[in-house]
Amino acid sequence: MTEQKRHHHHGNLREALITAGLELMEQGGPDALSLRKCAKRAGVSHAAPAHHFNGLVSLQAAIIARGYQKFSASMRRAADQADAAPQAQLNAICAGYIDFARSHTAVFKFMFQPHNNDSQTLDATTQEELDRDSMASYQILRDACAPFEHNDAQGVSTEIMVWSLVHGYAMLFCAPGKTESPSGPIPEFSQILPKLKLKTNITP
Amino acid sequence: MTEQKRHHHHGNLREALITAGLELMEQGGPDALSLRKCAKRAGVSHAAPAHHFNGLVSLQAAIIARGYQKFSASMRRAADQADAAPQAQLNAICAGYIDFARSHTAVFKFMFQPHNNDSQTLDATTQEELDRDSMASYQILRDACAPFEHNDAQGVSTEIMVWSLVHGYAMLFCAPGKTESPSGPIPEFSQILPKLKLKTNITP
DNA sequence: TGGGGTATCTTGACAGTGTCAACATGGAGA
DNA sequence: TCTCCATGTTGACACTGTCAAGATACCCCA
Repeated sequence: MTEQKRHHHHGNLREALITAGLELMEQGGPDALSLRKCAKRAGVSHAAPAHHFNGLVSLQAAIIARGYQKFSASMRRAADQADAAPQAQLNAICAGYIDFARSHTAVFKFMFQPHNNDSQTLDATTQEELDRDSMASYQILRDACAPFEHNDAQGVSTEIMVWSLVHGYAMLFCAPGKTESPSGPIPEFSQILPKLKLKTNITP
Repeated sequence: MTEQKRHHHHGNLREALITAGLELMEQGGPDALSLRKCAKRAGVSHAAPAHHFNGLVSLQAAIIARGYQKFSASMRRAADQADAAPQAQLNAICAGYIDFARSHTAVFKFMFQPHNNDSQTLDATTQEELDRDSMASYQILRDACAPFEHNDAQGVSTEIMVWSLVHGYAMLFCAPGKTESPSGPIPEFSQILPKLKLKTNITP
Protein backbone atom coordinates (compact mmCIF):
# COMPACT_ATOMS: atom_id res chain seq x y z
CA MET A 1 0.00 0.00 0.00
CA THR A 2 3.02 2.23 -0.10
CA GLU A 3 3.07 3.15 -3.77
CA GLN A 4 0.56 1.11 -5.66
CA LYS A 5 -2.67 2.22 -4.11
CA ARG A 6 -3.61 5.73 -5.11
CA HIS A 7 -4.55 7.75 -2.13
CA HIS A 8 -7.33 10.25 -2.28
CA HIS A 9 -4.72 12.90 -1.64
CA HIS A 10 -2.03 13.29 -4.22
CA GLY A 11 0.63 14.34 -1.78
CA ASN A 12 2.23 17.20 -3.65
CA LEU A 13 -0.13 18.17 -6.41
CA ARG A 14 0.99 21.77 -6.58
CA GLU A 15 4.51 20.81 -7.51
CA ALA A 16 3.32 18.16 -9.94
CA LEU A 17 1.15 20.69 -11.75
CA ILE A 18 3.97 23.20 -12.06
CA THR A 19 6.30 20.53 -13.40
CA ALA A 20 3.70 19.34 -15.89
CA GLY A 21 3.06 22.92 -16.95
CA LEU A 22 6.74 23.58 -17.56
CA GLU A 23 6.97 20.49 -19.72
CA LEU A 24 3.92 21.42 -21.76
CA MET A 25 5.22 24.94 -22.25
CA GLU A 26 8.67 23.88 -23.37
CA GLN A 27 7.26 21.36 -25.79
CA GLY A 28 4.38 23.20 -27.39
CA GLY A 29 4.71 26.86 -26.45
CA PRO A 30 2.49 28.92 -24.17
CA ASP A 31 -0.71 27.95 -25.97
CA ALA A 32 -0.10 24.28 -25.24
CA LEU A 33 -0.52 24.96 -21.54
CA SER A 34 -3.92 24.16 -20.09
CA LEU A 35 -5.19 23.38 -16.64
CA ARG A 36 -6.88 20.23 -17.84
CA LYS A 37 -3.79 18.85 -19.51
CA CYS A 38 -1.72 19.51 -16.41
CA ALA A 39 -4.33 17.78 -14.32
CA LYS A 40 -4.30 14.78 -16.63
CA ARG A 41 -0.50 14.59 -16.50
CA ALA A 42 -0.62 14.67 -12.73
CA GLY A 43 -3.25 11.94 -12.70
CA VAL A 44 -6.02 13.96 -11.10
CA SER A 45 -9.40 15.17 -12.24
CA HIS A 46 -9.83 18.30 -14.30
CA ALA A 47 -11.02 20.47 -11.44
CA ALA A 48 -8.42 19.47 -8.88
CA PRO A 49 -6.01 22.31 -9.73
CA ALA A 50 -8.57 24.83 -8.54
CA HIS A 51 -7.71 23.91 -4.95
CA HIS A 52 -4.07 24.93 -5.50
CA PHE A 53 -4.25 27.79 -7.97
CA ASN A 54 -6.63 30.65 -8.22
CA GLY A 55 -7.32 29.97 -11.87
CA LEU A 56 -5.08 29.61 -14.90
CA VAL A 57 -3.22 32.87 -14.42
CA SER A 58 -1.99 31.72 -11.03
CA LEU A 59 -0.61 28.51 -12.47
CA GLN A 60 1.10 30.56 -15.15
CA ALA A 61 2.55 32.83 -12.50
CA ALA A 62 3.85 29.84 -10.56
CA ILE A 63 5.49 28.50 -13.72
CA ILE A 64 7.09 31.87 -14.27
CA ALA A 65 8.40 31.89 -10.72
CA ARG A 66 9.94 28.50 -11.35
CA GLY A 67 11.42 29.94 -14.52
CA TYR A 68 13.06 32.71 -12.54
CA GLN A 69 14.66 30.16 -10.27
CA LYS A 70 16.26 28.38 -13.20
CA PHE A 71 17.15 31.74 -14.69
CA SER A 72 19.03 32.76 -11.54
CA ALA A 73 20.73 29.39 -11.42
CA SER A 74 21.92 29.78 -15.01
CA MET A 75 23.48 33.16 -14.30
CA ARG A 76 25.06 32.05 -11.05
CA ARG A 77 26.50 28.93 -12.65
CA ALA A 78 28.17 31.00 -15.35
CA ALA A 79 29.52 33.48 -12.82
CA ASP A 80 30.97 30.75 -10.62
CA GLN A 81 33.01 29.38 -13.51
CA ALA A 82 34.44 32.77 -14.45
CA ASP A 83 37.25 34.92 -13.13
CA ALA A 84 36.41 37.13 -10.16
CA ALA A 85 37.30 40.38 -11.94
CA PRO A 86 34.29 42.67 -12.43
CA GLN A 87 34.40 42.61 -16.22
CA ALA A 88 34.67 38.82 -16.33
CA GLN A 89 31.81 38.52 -13.88
CA LEU A 90 29.57 40.81 -15.91
CA ASN A 91 30.37 38.94 -19.09
CA ALA A 92 29.56 35.67 -17.39
CA ILE A 93 26.24 36.93 -16.03
CA CYS A 94 25.23 38.06 -19.50
CA ALA A 95 26.31 34.71 -20.94
CA GLY A 96 24.16 32.93 -18.37
CA TYR A 97 21.26 35.24 -19.21
CA ILE A 98 21.57 34.39 -22.89
CA ASP A 99 22.15 30.70 -22.23
CA PHE A 100 18.87 30.50 -20.40
CA ALA A 101 17.04 32.35 -23.17
CA ARG A 102 18.44 29.91 -25.72
CA SER A 103 17.81 26.72 -23.80
CA HIS A 104 14.41 27.65 -22.36
CA THR A 105 13.15 29.97 -25.07
CA ALA A 106 9.45 29.42 -24.58
CA VAL A 107 9.49 29.93 -20.82
CA PHE A 108 11.89 32.86 -21.11
CA LYS A 109 9.67 34.75 -23.50
CA PHE A 110 6.62 33.88 -21.50
CA MET A 111 8.24 35.30 -18.38
CA PHE A 112 8.56 38.73 -19.94
CA GLN A 113 5.19 38.98 -21.60
CA PRO A 114 2.32 41.16 -20.54
CA HIS A 115 0.22 39.01 -18.26
CA ASN A 116 -3.29 39.22 -17.06
CA ASN A 117 -2.12 39.03 -13.49
CA ASP A 118 -1.72 42.79 -13.35
CA SER A 119 -4.99 43.60 -11.70
CA GLN A 120 -5.88 40.04 -10.87
CA THR A 121 -5.46 38.48 -7.50
CA LEU A 122 -3.01 35.61 -7.32
CA ASP A 123 -2.88 33.15 -4.46
CA ALA A 124 -0.75 34.53 -1.67
CA THR A 125 1.87 31.81 -1.97
CA THR A 126 2.20 32.20 -5.73
CA GLN A 127 2.45 35.96 -5.44
CA GLU A 128 5.20 35.62 -2.85
CA GLU A 129 7.14 33.12 -4.94
CA LEU A 130 6.91 35.34 -7.98
CA ASP A 131 8.06 38.48 -6.18
CA ARG A 132 10.91 36.75 -4.42
CA ASP A 133 12.27 34.83 -7.39
CA SER A 134 12.03 37.67 -9.88
CA MET A 135 13.73 40.09 -7.55
CA ALA A 136 16.49 37.55 -6.92
CA SER A 137 17.19 37.31 -10.63
CA TYR A 138 17.27 41.03 -11.02
CA GLN A 139 19.59 41.41 -8.06
CA ILE A 140 22.17 39.17 -9.71
CA LEU A 141 22.34 41.39 -12.75
CA ARG A 142 22.29 44.49 -10.59
CA ASP A 143 25.25 43.33 -8.53
CA ALA A 144 27.25 42.53 -11.63
CA CYS A 145 26.68 46.05 -12.95
CA ALA A 146 27.41 47.79 -9.67
CA PRO A 147 31.17 48.28 -10.21
CA PHE A 148 30.67 50.11 -13.50
CA GLU A 149 29.91 53.53 -14.78
CA HIS A 150 28.39 54.35 -18.10
CA ASN A 151 28.14 57.33 -20.40
CA ASP A 152 29.16 59.90 -17.81
CA ALA A 153 25.84 59.35 -16.09
CA GLN A 154 25.58 58.45 -12.44
CA GLY A 155 23.70 55.88 -10.52
CA VAL A 156 21.17 53.59 -12.03
CA SER A 157 21.66 54.01 -15.72
CA THR A 158 24.37 51.38 -16.08
CA GLU A 159 22.20 48.49 -15.04
CA ILE A 160 19.30 49.81 -17.08
CA MET A 161 21.59 49.98 -20.10
CA VAL A 162 23.08 46.52 -19.64
CA TRP A 163 19.72 44.98 -18.86
CA SER A 164 18.10 46.55 -21.91
CA LEU A 165 20.94 45.42 -24.12
CA VAL A 166 21.12 41.82 -22.98
CA HIS A 167 17.37 41.50 -22.80
CA GLY A 168 16.82 42.89 -26.27
CA TYR A 169 19.52 40.63 -27.65
CA ALA A 170 17.97 37.63 -25.95
CA MET A 171 14.45 38.44 -27.11
CA LEU A 172 15.40 39.17 -30.69
CA PHE A 173 18.11 36.69 -31.46
CA CYS A 174 17.89 33.77 -29.05
CA ALA A 175 15.82 31.03 -30.58
CA PRO A 176 17.12 27.49 -30.61
CA GLY A 177 19.46 27.17 -33.57
CA LYS A 178 19.03 30.77 -34.71
CA THR A 179 22.23 32.24 -36.11
CA GLU A 180 20.96 34.71 -38.70
CA SER A 181 19.42 38.15 -38.36
CA PRO A 182 17.62 39.94 -41.21
CA SER A 183 20.95 41.43 -42.22
CA GLY A 184 23.48 38.67 -41.65
CA PRO A 185 25.02 36.46 -39.01
CA ILE A 186 24.36 37.33 -35.38
CA PRO A 187 27.49 38.46 -33.55
CA GLU A 188 28.40 37.22 -30.10
CA PHE A 189 26.95 39.29 -27.31
CA SER A 190 30.42 40.25 -26.12
CA GLN A 191 30.89 42.08 -29.42
CA ILE A 192 27.99 44.43 -28.85
CA LEU A 193 28.51 45.14 -25.15
CA PRO A 194 30.08 48.60 -24.95
CA LYS A 195 33.22 49.03 -22.94
CA LEU A 196 32.41 50.22 -19.45
CA LYS A 197 34.52 52.20 -17.02
CA LEU A 198 35.08 51.07 -13.46
CA LYS A 199 33.72 53.46 -10.90
CA THR A 200 36.28 55.47 -9.01
CA ASN A 201 36.28 54.08 -5.52
CA ILE A 202 36.73 57.27 -3.58
CA THR A 203 34.76 60.46 -3.93
CA PRO A 204 35.92 63.78 -2.41
CA MET B 1 -30.80 50.74 -50.08
CA THR B 2 -27.42 52.34 -50.08
CA GLU B 3 -26.47 51.94 -46.45
CA GLN B 4 -29.40 50.69 -44.47
CA LYS B 5 -30.06 47.33 -46.04
CA ARG B 6 -27.39 44.84 -45.13
CA HIS B 7 -26.10 43.08 -48.17
CA HIS B 8 -25.18 39.46 -48.06
CA HIS B 9 -21.64 40.50 -48.82
CA HIS B 10 -20.00 42.66 -46.24
CA GLY B 11 -17.85 44.54 -48.72
CA ASN B 12 -14.58 44.63 -46.91
CA LEU B 13 -14.76 42.07 -44.16
CA ARG B 14 -11.05 41.38 -44.04
CA GLU B 15 -10.27 44.96 -43.11
CA ALA B 16 -13.15 45.11 -40.66
CA LEU B 17 -11.88 41.99 -38.88
CA ILE B 18 -8.35 43.35 -38.59
CA THR B 19 -9.63 46.64 -37.22
CA ALA B 20 -11.86 44.88 -34.72
CA GLY B 21 -8.98 42.65 -33.70
CA LEU B 22 -6.67 45.60 -33.12
CA GLU B 23 -9.30 47.23 -30.91
CA LEU B 24 -9.86 44.07 -28.88
CA MET B 25 -6.12 43.61 -28.44
CA GLU B 26 -5.46 47.16 -27.31
CA GLN B 27 -8.34 47.06 -24.87
CA GLY B 28 -8.00 43.65 -23.26
CA GLY B 29 -4.63 42.25 -24.25
CA PRO B 30 -3.82 39.34 -26.55
CA ASP B 31 -6.15 36.95 -24.75
CA ALA B 32 -9.12 39.19 -25.45
CA LEU B 33 -8.75 38.51 -29.15
CA SER B 34 -11.04 35.85 -30.57
CA LEU B 35 -12.35 35.11 -34.02
CA ARG B 36 -15.92 35.04 -32.78
CA LYS B 37 -15.70 38.43 -31.09
CA CYS B 38 -14.18 39.97 -34.19
CA ALA B 39 -16.96 38.48 -36.27
CA LYS B 40 -19.58 39.87 -33.92
CA ARG B 41 -18.01 43.33 -34.05
CA ALA B 42 -18.04 43.21 -37.82
CA GLY B 43 -21.67 42.12 -37.82
CA VAL B 44 -21.17 38.73 -39.43
CA SER B 45 -21.64 35.18 -38.31
CA HIS B 46 -19.04 33.33 -36.29
CA ALA B 47 -17.69 31.31 -39.19
CA ALA B 48 -17.39 34.12 -41.72
CA PRO B 49 -13.74 34.92 -40.89
CA ALA B 50 -12.71 31.49 -42.11
CA HIS B 51 -13.18 32.72 -45.69
CA HIS B 52 -10.59 35.45 -45.18
CA PHE B 53 -8.12 33.96 -42.74
CA ASN B 54 -6.67 30.52 -42.52
CA GLY B 55 -7.56 30.20 -38.85
CA LEU B 56 -6.81 32.34 -35.83
CA VAL B 57 -3.07 32.49 -36.35
CA SER B 58 -3.55 34.13 -39.72
CA LEU B 59 -5.76 36.83 -38.25
CA GLN B 60 -3.12 37.38 -35.59
CA ALA B 61 -0.46 37.63 -38.28
CA ALA B 62 -2.53 40.18 -40.19
CA ILE B 63 -2.94 42.23 -37.01
CA ILE B 64 0.81 42.09 -36.49
CA ALA B 65 1.40 43.25 -40.06
CA ARG B 66 -0.89 46.20 -39.40
CA GLY B 67 1.08 46.84 -36.24
CA TYR B 68 4.30 47.00 -38.25
CA GLN B 69 2.75 49.60 -40.51
CA LYS B 70 1.94 51.84 -37.56
CA PHE B 71 5.35 51.08 -36.11
CA SER B 72 7.10 52.26 -39.26
CA ALA B 73 4.90 55.34 -39.37
CA SER B 74 5.82 56.21 -35.80
CA MET B 75 9.53 56.03 -36.52
CA ARG B 76 9.24 57.95 -39.78
CA ARG B 77 7.16 60.66 -38.16
CA ALA B 78 9.78 61.18 -35.48
CA ALA B 79 12.59 61.23 -38.03
CA ASP B 80 10.82 63.78 -40.21
CA GLN B 81 10.57 66.22 -37.33
CA ALA B 82 14.24 65.91 -36.42
CA ASP B 83 17.43 67.41 -37.74
CA ALA B 84 18.97 65.63 -40.72
CA ALA B 85 22.29 64.95 -38.97
CA PRO B 86 22.95 61.20 -38.48
CA GLN B 87 22.96 61.35 -34.69
CA ALA B 88 19.73 63.33 -34.56
CA GLN B 89 18.12 60.93 -37.00
CA LEU B 90 19.13 57.90 -34.99
CA ASN B 91 17.88 59.47 -31.78
CA ALA B 92 14.57 60.25 -33.45
CA ILE B 93 14.16 56.75 -34.83
CA CYS B 94 14.72 55.31 -31.36
CA ALA B 95 12.26 57.82 -29.90
CA GLY B 96 9.67 56.73 -32.46
CA TYR B 97 10.39 53.10 -31.61
CA ILE B 98 9.79 53.77 -27.94
CA ASP B 99 6.79 55.99 -28.57
CA PHE B 100 5.08 53.16 -30.39
CA ALA B 101 5.90 50.70 -27.63
CA ARG B 102 4.40 53.06 -25.07
CA SER B 103 1.25 53.98 -26.96
CA HIS B 104 0.50 50.51 -28.41
CA THR B 105 2.01 48.34 -25.70
CA ALA B 106 -0.18 45.30 -26.18
CA VAL B 107 0.26 45.12 -29.94
CA PHE B 108 3.96 45.89 -29.68
CA LYS B 109 4.64 43.04 -27.30
CA PHE B 110 2.45 40.73 -29.29
CA MET B 111 4.43 41.53 -32.43
CA PHE B 112 7.63 40.23 -30.89
CA GLN B 113 6.31 37.12 -29.23
CA PRO B 114 6.92 33.57 -30.32
CA HIS B 115 4.04 32.71 -32.58
CA ASN B 116 2.57 29.49 -33.81
CA ASN B 117 2.92 30.63 -37.38
CA ASP B 118 6.42 29.24 -37.57
CA SER B 119 5.61 25.96 -39.19
CA GLN B 120 2.04 26.82 -40.01
CA THR B 121 0.80 27.94 -43.35
CA LEU B 122 -0.62 31.43 -43.50
CA ASP B 123 -2.77 32.71 -46.35
CA ALA B 124 -0.59 33.96 -49.14
CA THR B 125 -1.80 37.55 -48.79
CA THR B 126 -1.26 37.65 -45.04
CA GLN B 127 2.18 36.12 -45.36
CA GLU B 128 3.14 38.73 -47.96
CA GLU B 129 1.84 41.59 -45.83
CA LEU B 130 3.74 40.35 -42.82
CA ASP B 131 7.03 39.93 -44.65
CA ARG B 132 6.80 43.26 -46.40
CA ASP B 133 5.76 45.33 -43.41
CA SER B 134 8.18 43.79 -40.93
CA MET B 135 11.10 44.19 -43.30
CA ALA B 136 10.13 47.81 -43.91
CA SER B 137 10.27 48.54 -40.18
CA TYR B 138 13.61 46.87 -39.83
CA GLN B 139 14.98 48.76 -42.81
CA ILE B 140 14.21 52.08 -41.15
CA LEU B 141 16.29 51.21 -38.11
CA ARG B 142 18.99 49.74 -40.30
CA ASP B 143 19.33 52.89 -42.37
CA ALA B 144 19.55 55.03 -39.26
CA CYS B 145 22.43 52.89 -37.96
CA ALA B 146 24.28 52.74 -41.25
CA PRO B 147 26.47 55.84 -40.74
CA PHE B 148 27.89 54.58 -37.46
CA GLU B 149 30.58 52.31 -36.18
CA HIS B 150 30.65 50.61 -32.85
CA ASN B 151 33.17 49.02 -30.56
CA ASP B 152 35.92 48.74 -33.19
CA ALA B 153 33.90 46.02 -34.89
CA GLN B 154 32.94 46.20 -38.51
CA GLY B 155 29.77 45.70 -40.39
CA VAL B 156 26.58 44.53 -38.86
CA SER B 157 27.20 44.79 -35.17
CA THR B 158 26.12 48.40 -34.83
CA GLU B 159 22.53 47.80 -35.86
CA ILE B 160 22.39 44.63 -33.79
CA MET B 161 23.62 46.57 -30.79
CA VAL B 162 21.22 49.50 -31.25
CA TRP B 163 18.31 47.22 -32.02
CA SER B 164 18.98 45.07 -28.97
CA LEU B 165 19.29 48.11 -26.75
CA VAL B 166 16.19 49.95 -27.88
CA HIS B 167 14.16 46.75 -28.05
CA GLY B 168 15.16 45.64 -24.58
CA TYR B 169 14.41 49.08 -23.21
CA ALA B 170 11.03 49.09 -24.89
CA MET B 171 10.14 45.60 -23.70
CA LEU B 172 11.23 46.10 -20.13
CA PHE B 173 10.28 49.66 -19.37
CA CYS B 174 7.58 50.78 -21.76
CA ALA B 175 4.21 50.21 -20.23
CA PRO B 176 1.65 53.00 -20.18
CA GLY B 177 2.46 55.23 -17.24
CA LYS B 178 5.47 53.20 -16.11
CA THR B 179 8.25 55.38 -14.74
CA GLU B 180 9.89 53.11 -12.16
CA SER B 181 12.23 50.17 -12.49
CA PRO B 182 12.99 47.74 -9.64
CA SER B 183 15.84 50.03 -8.64
CA GLY B 184 14.56 53.53 -9.20
CA PRO B 185 13.29 55.92 -11.85
CA ILE B 186 13.74 54.93 -15.48
CA PRO B 187 16.17 57.17 -17.33
CA GLU B 188 15.49 58.54 -20.79
CA PHE B 189 16.64 56.29 -23.57
CA SER B 190 19.10 58.92 -24.79
CA GLN B 191 20.95 58.51 -21.49
CA ILE B 192 21.69 54.85 -22.05
CA LEU B 193 22.55 54.97 -25.75
CA PRO B 194 26.34 54.78 -25.98
CA LYS B 195 28.17 57.34 -28.01
CA LEU B 196 28.83 56.06 -31.51
CA LYS B 197 31.53 57.03 -33.97
CA LEU B 198 30.77 58.03 -37.52
CA LYS B 199 32.25 55.74 -40.10
CA THR B 200 35.20 57.07 -42.02
CA ASN B 201 33.95 57.74 -45.51
CA ILE B 202 36.95 56.64 -47.49
CA THR B 203 38.85 53.41 -47.21
CA PRO B 204 42.26 52.89 -48.85
C1' DT C 1 -29.01 39.42 -72.11
C1' DG C 2 -29.00 35.54 -69.84
C1' DG C 3 -26.82 31.54 -67.14
C1' DG C 4 -23.53 29.22 -64.65
C1' DG C 5 -19.65 29.36 -61.57
C1' DT C 6 -17.68 31.03 -57.52
C1' DA C 7 -16.61 33.97 -53.74
C1' DT C 8 -18.86 35.04 -49.66
C1' DC C 9 -21.74 34.33 -45.73
C1' DT C 10 -24.95 31.34 -42.54
C1' DT C 11 -26.25 27.54 -39.77
C1' DG C 12 -25.13 23.63 -37.18
C1' DA C 13 -22.15 20.60 -34.96
C1' DC C 14 -18.03 18.93 -32.26
C1' DA C 15 -14.14 18.70 -29.14
C1' DG C 16 -11.53 21.35 -26.03
C1' DT C 17 -11.10 25.11 -22.63
C1' DG C 18 -11.68 27.70 -17.76
C1' DT C 19 -14.65 28.02 -14.07
C1' DC C 20 -18.26 27.19 -10.82
C1' DA C 21 -21.27 24.34 -7.62
C1' DA C 22 -22.27 20.24 -5.17
C1' DC C 23 -20.62 16.26 -3.28
C1' DA C 24 -17.11 12.62 -1.44
C1' DT C 25 -13.13 11.37 1.17
C1' DG C 26 -9.89 11.01 4.62
C1' DG C 27 -6.40 13.00 7.74
C1' DA C 28 -5.44 15.91 11.77
C1' DG C 29 -6.52 18.07 15.82
C1' DA C 30 -9.90 18.89 19.88
C1' DT D 1 -13.70 9.31 19.24
C1' DC D 2 -15.74 12.93 16.73
C1' DT D 3 -15.68 16.71 13.98
C1' DC D 4 -13.75 20.10 10.77
C1' DC D 5 -11.56 21.12 6.66
C1' DA D 6 -8.11 20.52 3.11
C1' DT D 7 -8.16 17.94 -0.92
C1' DG D 8 -10.15 15.58 -4.74
C1' DT D 9 -14.34 14.11 -7.94
C1' DT D 10 -18.31 14.67 -10.86
C1' DG D 11 -21.22 17.39 -13.55
C1' DA D 12 -22.55 21.41 -15.77
C1' DC D 13 -22.13 25.87 -18.35
C1' DA D 14 -20.50 29.31 -21.54
C1' DC D 15 -17.02 30.22 -24.64
C1' DT D 16 -13.48 29.02 -28.02
C1' DG D 17 -11.53 27.35 -32.93
C1' DT D 18 -12.65 24.56 -36.66
C1' DC D 19 -15.06 21.82 -39.94
C1' DA D 20 -19.08 20.49 -43.13
C1' DA D 21 -23.14 21.60 -45.66
C1' DG D 22 -26.21 24.72 -47.44
C1' DA D 23 -27.80 29.56 -48.96
C1' DT D 24 -27.02 33.87 -51.40
C1' DA D 25 -25.53 37.28 -54.64
C1' DC D 26 -22.06 38.95 -57.61
C1' DC D 27 -19.22 38.55 -61.87
C1' DC D 28 -17.79 36.91 -66.14
C1' DC D 29 -18.53 34.70 -70.37
C1' DA D 30 -21.53 32.70 -74.04
